Amino acid sequence: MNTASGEHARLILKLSSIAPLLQADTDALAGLPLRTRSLRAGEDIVLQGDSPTECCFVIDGLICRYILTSGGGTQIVSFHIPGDLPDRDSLHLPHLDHSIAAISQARVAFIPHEALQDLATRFPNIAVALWRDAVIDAGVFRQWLASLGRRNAKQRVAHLICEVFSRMADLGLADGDHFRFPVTQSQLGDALGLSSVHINRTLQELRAEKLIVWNGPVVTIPSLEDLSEAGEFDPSYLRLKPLSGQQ
Amino acid sequence: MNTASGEHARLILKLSSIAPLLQADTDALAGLPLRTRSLRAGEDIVLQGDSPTECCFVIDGLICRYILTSGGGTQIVSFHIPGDLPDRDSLHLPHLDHSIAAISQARVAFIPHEALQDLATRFPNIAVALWRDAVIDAGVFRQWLASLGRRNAKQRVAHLICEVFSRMADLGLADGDHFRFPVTQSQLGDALGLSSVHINRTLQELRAEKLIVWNGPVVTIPSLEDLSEAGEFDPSYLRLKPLSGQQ
DNA sequence: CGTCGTGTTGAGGCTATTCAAAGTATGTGG
DNA sequence: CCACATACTTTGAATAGCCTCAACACGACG
Repeated sequence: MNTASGEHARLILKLSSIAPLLQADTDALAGLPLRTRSLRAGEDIVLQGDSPTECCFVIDGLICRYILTSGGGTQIVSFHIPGDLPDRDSLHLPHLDHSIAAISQARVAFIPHEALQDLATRFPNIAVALWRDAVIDAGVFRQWLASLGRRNAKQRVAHLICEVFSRMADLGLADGDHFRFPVTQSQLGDALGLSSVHINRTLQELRAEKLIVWNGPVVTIPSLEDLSEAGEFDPSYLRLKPLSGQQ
Repeated sequence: MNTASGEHARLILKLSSIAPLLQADTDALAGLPLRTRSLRAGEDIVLQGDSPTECCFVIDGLICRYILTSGGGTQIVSFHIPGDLPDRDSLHLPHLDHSIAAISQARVAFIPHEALQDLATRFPNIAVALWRDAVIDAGVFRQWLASLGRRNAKQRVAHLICEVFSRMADLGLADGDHFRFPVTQSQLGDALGLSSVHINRTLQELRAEKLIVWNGPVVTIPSLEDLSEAGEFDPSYLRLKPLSGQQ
Protein backbone atom coordinates (compact mmCIF):
# COMPACT_ATOMS: atom_id res chain seq x y z
CA MET A 1 0.00 0.00 0.00
CA ASN A 2 2.55 2.53 1.17
CA THR A 3 6.02 2.44 -0.34
CA ALA A 4 8.57 2.52 2.45
CA SER A 5 10.73 5.61 2.33
CA GLY A 6 14.33 5.59 3.52
CA GLU A 7 13.23 6.44 7.04
CA HIS A 8 10.70 3.63 7.15
CA ALA A 9 13.26 1.21 5.80
CA ARG A 10 15.70 2.17 8.54
CA LEU A 11 13.07 1.70 11.25
CA ILE A 12 12.06 -1.68 9.85
CA LEU A 13 15.69 -2.75 9.63
CA LYS A 14 16.28 -1.78 13.21
CA LEU A 15 13.23 -3.49 14.68
CA SER A 16 13.67 -6.64 12.64
CA SER A 17 17.22 -6.89 13.93
CA ILE A 18 15.74 -7.08 17.42
CA ALA A 19 12.83 -9.45 16.86
CA PRO A 20 11.75 -11.38 13.77
CA LEU A 21 9.03 -9.57 11.84
CA LEU A 22 6.61 -11.00 9.31
CA GLN A 23 5.55 -9.34 6.09
CA ALA A 24 2.39 -8.04 7.75
CA ASP A 25 4.50 -6.42 10.47
CA THR A 26 6.85 -4.65 8.11
CA ASP A 27 3.95 -3.55 5.93
CA ALA A 28 2.32 -2.02 8.96
CA LEU A 29 5.53 -0.24 9.93
CA ALA A 30 5.94 1.07 6.40
CA GLY A 31 2.56 2.74 6.74
CA LEU A 32 3.48 4.70 9.86
CA PRO A 33 3.09 8.44 9.54
CA LEU A 34 6.53 10.03 9.96
CA ARG A 35 7.23 13.70 10.40
CA THR A 36 10.91 14.47 9.96
CA ARG A 37 12.74 17.39 11.50
CA SER A 38 16.26 18.75 11.33
CA LEU A 39 18.00 19.82 14.50
CA ARG A 40 20.90 22.10 15.28
CA ALA A 41 23.62 20.89 17.62
CA GLY A 42 22.53 21.38 21.21
CA GLU A 43 18.86 21.76 20.40
CA ASP A 44 16.42 20.20 22.84
CA ILE A 45 13.84 17.80 21.46
CA VAL A 46 11.75 17.01 24.53
CA LEU A 47 12.06 18.43 28.02
CA GLN A 48 12.01 16.80 31.44
CA GLY A 49 8.40 16.93 32.64
CA ASP A 50 6.90 16.99 29.16
CA SER A 51 4.18 14.57 28.13
CA PRO A 52 5.07 13.93 24.51
CA THR A 53 2.48 12.54 22.12
CA GLU A 54 5.06 11.35 19.63
CA CYS A 55 8.10 9.11 19.68
CA CYS A 56 11.33 10.36 18.22
CA PHE A 57 13.31 8.16 15.84
CA VAL A 58 16.94 9.01 15.06
CA ILE A 59 17.70 9.15 11.35
CA ASP A 60 21.03 10.88 11.47
CA GLY A 61 23.33 12.44 14.04
CA LEU A 62 23.93 11.93 17.73
CA ILE A 63 21.18 12.32 20.34
CA CYS A 64 21.31 12.08 24.13
CA ARG A 65 18.99 11.80 27.08
CA TYR A 66 19.91 13.79 30.18
CA ILE A 67 18.70 14.63 33.65
CA LEU A 68 19.17 18.00 35.35
CA THR A 69 19.84 17.95 39.07
CA SER A 70 18.71 20.79 41.26
CA GLY A 71 22.30 21.79 41.96
CA GLY A 72 22.65 22.69 38.31
CA GLY A 73 24.40 19.46 37.36
CA THR A 74 23.70 17.56 34.18
CA GLN A 75 23.74 13.79 33.93
CA ILE A 76 23.65 12.35 30.43
CA VAL A 77 22.08 8.90 30.79
CA SER A 78 22.36 7.64 27.22
CA PHE A 79 23.63 8.36 23.74
CA HIS A 80 21.52 7.48 20.72
CA ILE A 81 22.66 6.73 17.21
CA PRO A 82 20.68 6.38 13.98
CA GLY A 83 18.07 3.66 14.31
CA ASP A 84 17.39 4.34 17.99
CA LEU A 85 14.10 5.39 19.55
CA PRO A 86 15.36 7.56 22.44
CA ASP A 87 11.94 8.14 23.95
CA ARG A 88 10.39 4.80 23.23
CA ASP A 89 9.54 4.68 26.95
CA SER A 90 7.45 7.82 26.67
CA LEU A 91 4.74 5.50 25.32
CA HIS A 92 4.26 4.49 28.94
CA LEU A 93 5.40 7.48 30.97
CA PRO A 94 2.97 10.18 32.07
CA HIS A 95 5.78 12.73 32.37
CA LEU A 96 9.30 12.30 31.09
CA ASP A 97 11.87 12.07 33.87
CA HIS A 98 14.55 13.30 31.49
CA SER A 99 15.14 15.59 28.54
CA ILE A 100 16.26 14.63 25.04
CA ALA A 101 18.60 16.76 22.98
CA ALA A 102 20.65 16.69 19.82
CA ILE A 103 24.38 16.56 20.52
CA SER A 104 25.40 17.13 16.92
CA GLN A 105 23.41 18.42 14.03
CA ALA A 106 20.81 15.71 13.52
CA ARG A 107 17.73 14.58 11.72
CA VAL A 108 14.91 12.77 13.49
CA ALA A 109 11.44 11.54 12.62
CA PHE A 110 8.43 11.74 14.90
CA ILE A 111 5.89 8.93 15.14
CA PRO A 112 2.57 9.64 16.88
CA HIS A 113 2.15 7.59 20.06
CA GLU A 114 -1.30 6.62 18.94
CA ALA A 115 -0.04 5.08 15.72
CA LEU A 116 2.77 3.19 17.40
CA GLN A 117 0.54 2.05 20.26
CA ASP A 118 -2.00 0.84 17.73
CA LEU A 119 0.63 -1.18 15.88
CA ALA A 120 1.93 -2.66 19.10
CA THR A 121 -1.58 -3.77 19.97
CA ARG A 122 -2.40 -5.24 16.56
CA PHE A 123 1.00 -6.72 15.75
CA PRO A 124 2.47 -8.64 18.69
CA ASN A 125 5.84 -9.00 16.96
CA ILE A 126 6.20 -5.25 16.91
CA ALA A 127 5.32 -5.01 20.58
CA VAL A 128 7.91 -7.68 21.33
CA ALA A 129 10.56 -5.82 19.32
CA LEU A 130 9.89 -2.63 21.26
CA TRP A 131 9.89 -4.48 24.56
CA ARG A 132 13.16 -6.22 23.74
CA ASP A 133 14.67 -2.91 22.68
CA ALA A 134 13.87 -1.64 26.17
CA VAL A 135 15.61 -4.67 27.65
CA ILE A 136 18.86 -3.85 25.84
CA ASP A 137 18.56 -0.29 27.04
CA ALA A 138 18.33 -1.51 30.61
CA GLY A 139 21.49 -3.56 30.14
CA VAL A 140 23.30 -0.47 28.98
CA PHE A 141 22.05 1.43 32.01
CA ARG A 142 23.39 -1.27 34.31
CA GLN A 143 26.82 -1.09 32.73
CA TRP A 144 26.81 2.68 33.09
CA LEU A 145 25.94 2.23 36.75
CA ALA A 146 28.90 -0.10 37.17
CA SER A 147 31.08 2.52 35.50
CA LEU A 148 29.92 5.48 37.55
CA GLY A 149 29.93 3.48 40.77
CA ARG A 150 33.00 1.32 40.57
CA ARG A 151 35.27 2.21 37.66
CA ASN A 152 37.91 4.94 37.60
CA ALA A 153 38.04 7.71 35.04
CA LYS A 154 40.18 5.88 32.52
CA GLN A 155 38.04 2.77 32.64
CA ARG A 156 34.85 4.81 32.29
CA VAL A 157 36.03 6.55 29.15
CA ALA A 158 37.38 3.33 27.65
CA HIS A 159 34.17 1.47 28.41
CA LEU A 160 31.98 4.15 26.90
CA ILE A 161 34.05 4.37 23.71
CA CYS A 162 33.88 0.60 23.34
CA GLU A 163 30.14 0.59 23.89
CA VAL A 164 29.34 3.29 21.36
CA PHE A 165 31.75 1.84 18.83
CA SER A 166 30.22 -1.62 19.17
CA ARG A 167 26.70 -0.32 18.75
CA MET A 168 27.68 1.69 15.70
CA ALA A 169 29.67 -1.15 14.14
CA ASP A 170 26.63 -3.38 14.62
CA LEU A 171 24.57 -1.10 12.42
CA GLY A 172 27.31 -0.53 9.88
CA LEU A 173 27.86 3.03 11.13
CA ALA A 174 31.54 2.53 11.96
CA ASP A 175 34.23 2.63 9.31
CA GLY A 176 36.84 0.03 10.14
CA ASP A 177 38.59 1.10 13.31
CA HIS A 178 37.08 4.57 13.56
CA PHE A 179 33.69 6.22 13.96
CA ARG A 180 32.13 9.64 14.38
CA PHE A 181 31.49 10.59 17.99
CA PRO A 182 31.06 14.36 18.00
CA VAL A 183 30.85 14.97 21.75
CA THR A 184 32.70 17.67 23.64
CA GLN A 185 34.85 16.79 26.63
CA SER A 186 32.34 18.59 28.80
CA GLN A 187 29.54 16.34 27.53
CA LEU A 188 31.73 13.34 28.11
CA GLY A 189 32.11 14.50 31.69
CA ASP A 190 28.35 14.88 32.04
CA ALA A 191 27.91 11.31 30.85
CA LEU A 192 30.61 9.77 33.01
CA GLY A 193 30.12 11.74 36.21
CA LEU A 194 33.43 13.61 35.90
CA SER A 195 34.51 17.20 35.36
CA SER A 196 35.61 18.32 31.92
CA VAL A 197 39.05 19.09 33.27
CA HIS A 198 39.51 15.57 34.49
CA ILE A 199 38.15 14.16 31.24
CA ASN A 200 40.76 16.18 29.42
CA ARG A 201 43.57 14.72 31.48
CA THR A 202 42.18 11.22 31.20
CA LEU A 203 41.97 11.50 27.43
CA GLN A 204 45.58 12.62 27.35
CA GLU A 205 46.56 9.50 29.24
CA LEU A 206 44.57 7.27 26.92
CA ARG A 207 46.15 8.95 23.92
CA ALA A 208 49.63 8.63 25.42
CA GLU A 209 49.00 4.91 25.82
CA LYS A 210 47.87 4.74 22.19
CA LEU A 211 44.51 3.37 23.25
CA ILE A 212 42.54 5.99 21.36
CA VAL A 213 43.09 8.65 18.73
CA TRP A 214 40.66 11.55 18.83
CA ASN A 215 40.63 13.80 15.79
CA GLY A 216 37.84 16.33 15.88
CA PRO A 217 34.62 14.33 15.78
CA VAL A 218 36.35 11.12 14.72
CA VAL A 219 37.54 8.55 17.23
CA THR A 220 39.98 5.86 16.13
CA ILE A 221 40.58 2.69 18.12
CA PRO A 222 43.97 1.21 17.23
CA SER A 223 43.21 -1.98 19.13
CA LEU A 224 39.70 -2.75 20.25
CA GLU A 225 41.10 -5.59 22.29
CA ASP A 226 43.42 -3.34 24.27
CA LEU A 227 40.77 -0.68 24.80
CA SER A 228 38.23 -3.31 25.89
CA GLU A 229 40.70 -4.58 28.43
CA ALA A 230 41.36 -1.08 29.71
CA GLY A 231 37.65 -0.50 30.16
CA GLU A 232 36.80 -4.07 31.18
CA PHE A 233 34.32 -4.05 28.33
CA ASP A 234 32.46 -7.21 27.36
CA PRO A 235 30.00 -6.61 24.51
CA SER A 236 27.72 -9.52 25.28
CA TYR A 237 25.23 -7.35 27.14
CA LEU A 238 24.40 -5.53 23.93
CA ARG A 239 22.96 -8.57 22.21
CA LEU A 240 19.70 -10.35 22.70
CA LYS A 241 19.05 -14.03 22.51
CA PRO A 242 17.04 -15.31 19.56
CA LEU A 243 13.39 -15.70 20.32
CA SER A 244 12.31 -19.20 21.12
CA GLY A 245 8.84 -20.53 20.54
CA GLN A 246 8.03 -17.72 18.17
CA GLN A 247 8.74 -16.75 14.58
CA MET B 1 -9.83 -23.86 37.06
CA ASN B 2 -6.81 -23.36 39.26
CA THR B 3 -7.31 -21.77 42.65
CA ALA B 4 -4.81 -18.97 43.07
CA SER B 5 -2.47 -19.52 45.99
CA GLY B 6 -1.07 -16.63 48.01
CA GLU B 7 1.88 -16.38 45.68
CA HIS B 8 -0.26 -16.29 42.59
CA ALA B 9 -2.47 -13.65 44.16
CA ARG B 10 0.54 -11.47 44.88
CA LEU B 11 1.80 -11.77 41.32
CA ILE B 12 -1.62 -10.97 39.90
CA LEU B 13 -1.96 -7.99 42.22
CA LYS B 14 1.40 -6.68 41.14
CA LEU B 15 0.88 -7.05 37.40
CA SER B 16 -2.64 -5.67 37.48
CA SER B 17 -1.34 -2.61 39.28
CA ILE B 18 0.87 -2.00 36.26
CA ALA B 19 -1.55 -2.72 33.44
CA PRO B 20 -5.26 -3.54 33.50
CA LEU B 21 -5.88 -7.28 33.29
CA LEU B 22 -9.05 -9.09 32.28
CA GLN B 23 -10.44 -12.19 33.91
CA ALA B 24 -8.82 -14.38 31.27
CA ASP B 25 -5.46 -12.82 32.03
CA THR B 26 -5.65 -13.35 35.76
CA ASP B 27 -6.94 -16.88 35.27
CA ALA B 28 -3.95 -17.63 33.11
CA LEU B 29 -1.59 -16.17 35.69
CA ALA B 30 -3.24 -18.21 38.42
CA GLY B 31 -2.37 -21.33 36.47
CA LEU B 32 1.35 -20.60 36.30
CA PRO B 33 3.54 -23.30 37.80
CA LEU B 34 5.41 -21.81 40.75
CA ARG B 35 8.29 -23.42 42.59
CA THR B 36 9.00 -21.61 45.83
CA ARG B 37 12.35 -21.54 47.58
CA SER B 38 13.66 -20.11 50.83
CA LEU B 39 16.95 -18.27 50.86
CA ARG B 40 19.48 -17.42 53.52
CA ALA B 41 20.79 -13.88 53.75
CA GLY B 42 23.59 -13.39 51.26
CA GLU B 43 22.68 -16.40 49.15
CA ASP B 44 23.06 -16.03 45.39
CA ILE B 45 20.06 -16.87 43.23
CA VAL B 46 21.47 -16.48 39.73
CA LEU B 47 25.02 -15.67 38.69
CA GLN B 48 26.43 -13.26 36.13
CA GLY B 49 26.84 -15.25 32.90
CA ASP B 50 24.10 -17.74 33.68
CA SER B 51 21.33 -18.50 31.23
CA PRO B 52 18.41 -19.03 33.55
CA THR B 53 15.35 -20.91 32.34
CA GLU B 54 13.12 -19.50 35.05
CA CYS B 55 12.13 -16.08 36.30
CA CYS B 56 12.38 -15.31 39.96
CA PHE B 57 9.47 -13.65 41.76
CA VAL B 58 10.02 -12.09 45.19
CA ILE B 59 7.52 -13.23 47.80
CA ASP B 60 9.26 -12.02 50.89
CA GLY B 61 12.52 -10.37 51.88
CA LEU B 62 14.98 -8.09 50.13
CA ILE B 63 16.73 -9.07 46.87
CA CYS B 64 19.36 -7.24 44.85
CA ARG B 65 20.98 -7.38 41.45
CA TYR B 66 24.71 -6.69 41.29
CA ILE B 67 27.62 -6.55 38.88
CA LEU B 68 31.16 -7.60 39.74
CA THR B 69 33.95 -5.56 38.20
CA SER B 70 37.27 -7.16 37.37
CA GLY B 71 39.00 -5.09 40.04
CA GLY B 72 36.98 -6.94 42.65
CA GLY B 73 34.43 -4.18 43.08
CA THR B 74 30.73 -4.81 43.51
CA GLN B 75 28.04 -2.56 42.08
CA ILE B 76 24.51 -3.22 43.28
CA VAL B 77 22.24 -1.99 40.48
CA SER B 78 18.84 -2.52 42.08
CA PHE B 79 16.95 -3.57 45.17
CA HIS B 80 13.84 -5.71 44.88
CA ILE B 81 10.94 -5.98 47.27
CA PRO B 82 8.04 -8.43 47.41
CA GLY B 83 6.07 -8.36 44.17
CA ASP B 84 9.13 -7.67 41.99
CA LEU B 85 10.46 -9.86 39.19
CA PRO B 86 14.21 -9.13 39.49
CA ASP B 87 15.18 -11.13 36.43
CA ARG B 88 12.21 -10.42 34.25
CA ASP B 89 14.70 -9.33 31.58
CA SER B 90 16.29 -12.78 31.53
CA LEU B 91 13.34 -13.73 29.30
CA HIS B 92 15.25 -11.91 26.57
CA LEU B 93 18.90 -12.14 27.57
CA PRO B 94 21.14 -14.98 26.38
CA HIS B 95 23.47 -14.52 29.35
CA LEU B 96 22.77 -12.46 32.43
CA ASP B 97 25.02 -9.42 32.72
CA HIS B 98 24.53 -9.39 36.47
CA SER B 99 23.97 -11.65 39.46
CA ILE B 100 20.96 -11.78 41.74
CA ALA B 101 21.21 -12.41 45.46
CA ALA B 102 19.16 -12.33 48.63
CA ILE B 103 20.16 -9.50 50.93
CA SER B 104 18.06 -10.66 53.82
CA GLN B 105 16.49 -14.02 54.46
CA ALA B 106 13.93 -14.29 51.69
CA ARG B 107 11.38 -16.41 49.92
CA VAL B 108 11.05 -16.41 46.14
CA ALA B 109 9.08 -18.34 43.54
CA PHE B 110 10.43 -19.51 40.20
CA ILE B 111 8.37 -19.36 37.02
CA PRO B 112 9.62 -21.28 33.97
CA HIS B 113 10.51 -18.94 31.11
CA GLU B 114 8.52 -21.12 28.77
CA ALA B 115 5.33 -20.71 30.75
CA LEU B 116 5.72 -16.95 31.10
CA GLN B 117 6.72 -16.54 27.46
CA ASP B 118 3.69 -18.55 26.47
CA LEU B 119 1.39 -16.35 28.52
CA ALA B 120 2.95 -13.21 27.11
CA THR B 121 2.33 -14.49 23.61
CA ARG B 122 -1.25 -15.58 24.21
CA PHE B 123 -2.32 -12.73 26.51
CA PRO B 124 -1.24 -9.34 25.20
CA ASN B 125 -2.24 -7.61 28.43
CA ILE B 126 0.27 -9.70 30.33
CA ALA B 127 2.98 -8.86 27.81
CA VAL B 128 2.14 -5.19 28.18
CA ALA B 129 2.31 -5.42 31.97
CA LEU B 130 5.74 -7.01 31.81
CA TRP B 131 6.93 -4.47 29.27
CA ARG B 132 5.67 -1.58 31.36
CA ASP B 133 7.32 -3.07 34.43
CA ALA B 134 10.58 -2.91 32.50
CA VAL B 135 9.91 0.74 31.70
CA ILE B 136 9.64 1.63 35.39
CA ASP B 137 12.84 -0.25 36.05
CA ALA B 138 14.59 1.86 33.43
CA GLY B 139 13.37 5.02 35.13
CA VAL B 140 14.85 3.84 38.40
CA PHE B 141 18.15 3.12 36.65
CA ARG B 142 18.22 6.63 35.24
CA GLN B 143 17.73 8.14 38.68
CA TRP B 144 20.51 5.96 40.07
CA LEU B 145 22.74 7.21 37.27
CA ALA B 146 21.95 10.79 38.22
CA SER B 147 22.82 9.91 41.83
CA LEU B 148 26.11 8.19 41.11
CA GLY B 149 27.12 10.77 38.54
CA ARG B 150 26.02 14.08 39.98
CA ARG B 151 24.85 13.81 43.58
CA ASN B 152 27.02 13.84 46.69
CA ALA B 153 27.04 11.15 49.34
CA LYS B 154 24.29 12.66 51.49
CA GLN B 155 21.99 13.19 48.53
CA ARG B 156 22.58 9.68 47.26
CA VAL B 157 21.63 8.07 50.56
CA ALA B 158 18.60 10.32 50.98
CA HIS B 159 17.42 9.65 47.44
CA LEU B 160 17.76 5.90 47.79
CA ILE B 161 15.89 5.81 51.10
CA CYS B 162 13.09 7.86 49.58
CA GLU B 163 12.90 5.60 46.55
CA VAL B 164 12.73 2.35 48.47
CA PHE B 165 10.29 3.79 50.98
CA SER B 166 8.00 5.04 48.22
CA ARG B 167 8.01 1.72 46.42
CA MET B 168 7.26 -0.13 49.63
CA ALA B 169 4.55 2.27 50.70
CA ASP B 170 2.92 1.83 47.30
CA LEU B 171 2.53 -1.88 47.92
CA GLY B 172 1.47 -1.48 51.54
CA LEU B 173 4.82 -2.77 52.78
CA ALA B 174 5.66 0.33 54.81
CA ASP B 175 4.21 0.96 58.22
CA GLY B 176 3.49 4.65 58.58
CA ASP B 177 6.80 6.49 58.60
CA HIS B 178 9.04 3.44 58.83
CA PHE B 179 9.93 0.33 56.86
CA ARG B 180 12.26 -2.66 56.93
CA PHE B 181 15.44 -2.14 54.95
CA PRO B 182 17.90 -4.76 56.22
CA VAL B 183 21.02 -3.69 54.31
CA THR B 184 24.47 -3.35 55.79
CA GLN B 185 26.40 -0.12 55.39
CA SER B 186 28.78 -1.97 53.14
CA GLN B 187 25.94 -2.99 50.82
CA LEU B 188 24.70 0.58 50.84
CA GLY B 189 28.15 1.61 49.68
CA ASP B 190 28.09 -0.98 46.91
CA ALA B 191 24.78 0.43 45.72
CA LEU B 192 25.76 4.08 45.89
CA GLY B 193 29.33 3.88 44.65
CA LEU B 194 30.85 4.80 48.03
CA SER B 195 33.00 3.08 50.63
CA SER B 196 31.38 1.67 53.73
CA VAL B 197 33.40 4.05 55.86
CA HIS B 198 32.05 7.04 54.04
CA ILE B 199 28.52 5.64 54.19
CA ASN B 200 28.93 5.37 57.94
CA ARG B 201 29.88 9.04 58.27
CA THR B 202 27.14 10.12 55.91
CA LEU B 203 24.53 8.21 57.91
CA GLN B 204 25.77 9.90 61.06
CA GLU B 205 25.24 13.28 59.44
CA LEU B 206 21.75 12.36 58.29
CA ARG B 207 20.92 11.11 61.79
CA ALA B 208 22.33 14.25 63.38
CA GLU B 209 20.07 16.32 61.13
CA LYS B 210 17.11 14.13 62.16
CA LEU B 211 16.47 13.20 58.56
CA ILE B 212 16.53 9.48 59.24
CA VAL B 213 16.45 7.10 62.18
CA TRP B 214 18.08 3.74 61.58
CA ASN B 215 17.31 1.06 64.15
CA GLY B 216 18.64 -2.34 63.15
CA PRO B 217 16.76 -3.27 60.00
CA VAL B 218 14.11 -0.58 60.44
CA VAL B 219 14.43 2.85 58.90
CA THR B 220 12.22 5.67 60.11
CA ILE B 221 11.67 8.85 58.14
CA PRO B 222 10.54 11.64 60.48
CA SER B 223 9.70 13.91 57.56
CA LEU B 224 9.49 12.51 54.06
CA GLU B 225 9.29 16.05 52.79
CA ASP B 226 12.60 17.04 54.37
CA LEU B 227 14.36 13.86 53.27
CA SER B 228 13.03 14.24 49.74
CA GLU B 229 14.41 17.74 49.63
CA ALA B 230 17.78 16.56 50.93
CA GLY B 231 17.91 13.92 48.20
CA GLU B 232 16.15 15.99 45.54
CA PHE B 233 13.71 13.12 45.26
CA ASP B 234 10.61 13.43 43.08
CA PRO B 235 8.54 10.23 43.10
CA SER B 236 6.81 10.81 39.78
CA TYR B 237 9.23 8.59 37.87
CA LEU B 238 7.96 5.56 39.77
CA ARG B 239 4.45 5.74 38.38
CA LEU B 240 3.10 4.87 34.98
CA LYS B 241 0.43 6.63 33.03
CA PRO B 242 -2.86 4.82 32.60
CA LEU B 243 -3.10 2.98 29.30
CA SER B 244 -5.01 4.77 26.62
CA GLY B 245 -6.85 3.03 23.82
CA GLN B 246 -6.69 -0.22 25.67
CA GLN B 247 -8.45 -1.56 28.65
C1' DC C 1 35.11 -18.43 75.10
C1' DG C 2 36.68 -17.09 70.66
C1' DT C 3 35.08 -15.86 66.16
C1' DC C 4 32.64 -13.45 62.80
C1' DG C 5 30.05 -9.78 60.94
C1' DT C 6 29.01 -5.17 61.50
C1' DG C 7 29.44 -0.46 63.04
C1' DT C 8 32.52 3.29 64.49
C1' DT C 9 36.58 6.24 64.68
C1' DG C 10 41.18 8.22 63.30
C1' DA C 11 44.95 9.43 60.18
C1' DG C 12 46.84 10.06 55.89
C1' DG C 13 46.59 10.05 50.96
C1' DC C 14 44.77 10.09 46.37
C1' DT C 15 41.39 11.16 42.95
C1' DA C 16 38.93 14.35 41.08
C1' DT C 17 37.08 19.11 41.77
C1' DT C 18 36.96 24.12 41.47
C1' DC C 19 38.71 28.27 39.98
C1' DA C 20 41.37 30.70 36.90
C1' DA C 21 43.81 31.64 32.76
C1' DA C 22 45.67 30.93 28.40
C1' DG C 23 45.73 28.54 23.92
C1' DT C 24 43.32 26.94 19.60
C1' DA C 25 39.93 26.54 16.27
C1' DT C 26 36.02 28.17 13.85
C1' DG C 27 32.81 31.36 12.51
C1' DT C 28 30.90 36.34 11.67
C1' DG C 29 30.62 40.91 10.23
C1' DG C 30 32.90 44.93 8.56
C1' DC D 1 41.45 40.02 5.17
C1' DC D 2 41.22 41.62 9.70
C1' DA D 3 38.85 42.29 14.24
C1' DC D 4 36.13 40.13 17.14
C1' DA D 5 33.13 36.66 19.32
C1' DT D 6 32.21 32.00 20.58
C1' DA D 7 33.15 27.35 21.72
C1' DC D 8 36.26 24.08 23.05
C1' DT D 9 40.73 22.27 24.79
C1' DT D 10 44.63 22.54 27.69
C1' DT D 11 47.30 23.80 31.77
C1' DG D 12 48.26 25.12 36.71
C1' DA D 13 47.31 25.53 41.61
C1' DA D 14 44.74 24.88 45.59
C1' DT D 15 41.17 22.26 47.76
C1' DA D 16 37.46 18.97 48.93
C1' DG D 17 35.39 14.67 48.96
C1' DC D 18 36.05 10.32 49.37
C1' DC D 19 39.19 6.25 49.93
C1' DT D 20 42.39 3.08 52.19
C1' DC D 21 44.36 1.20 56.00
C1' DA D 22 44.12 0.24 60.65
C1' DA D 23 42.24 -0.28 65.01
C1' DC D 24 38.68 -1.03 68.20
C1' DA D 25 33.81 -1.86 70.06
C1' DC D 26 29.91 -4.60 70.18
C1' DG D 27 26.50 -8.21 69.75
C1' DA D 28 25.28 -12.73 67.82
C1' DC D 29 26.45 -17.23 67.72
C1' DG D 30 28.68 -21.65 67.76
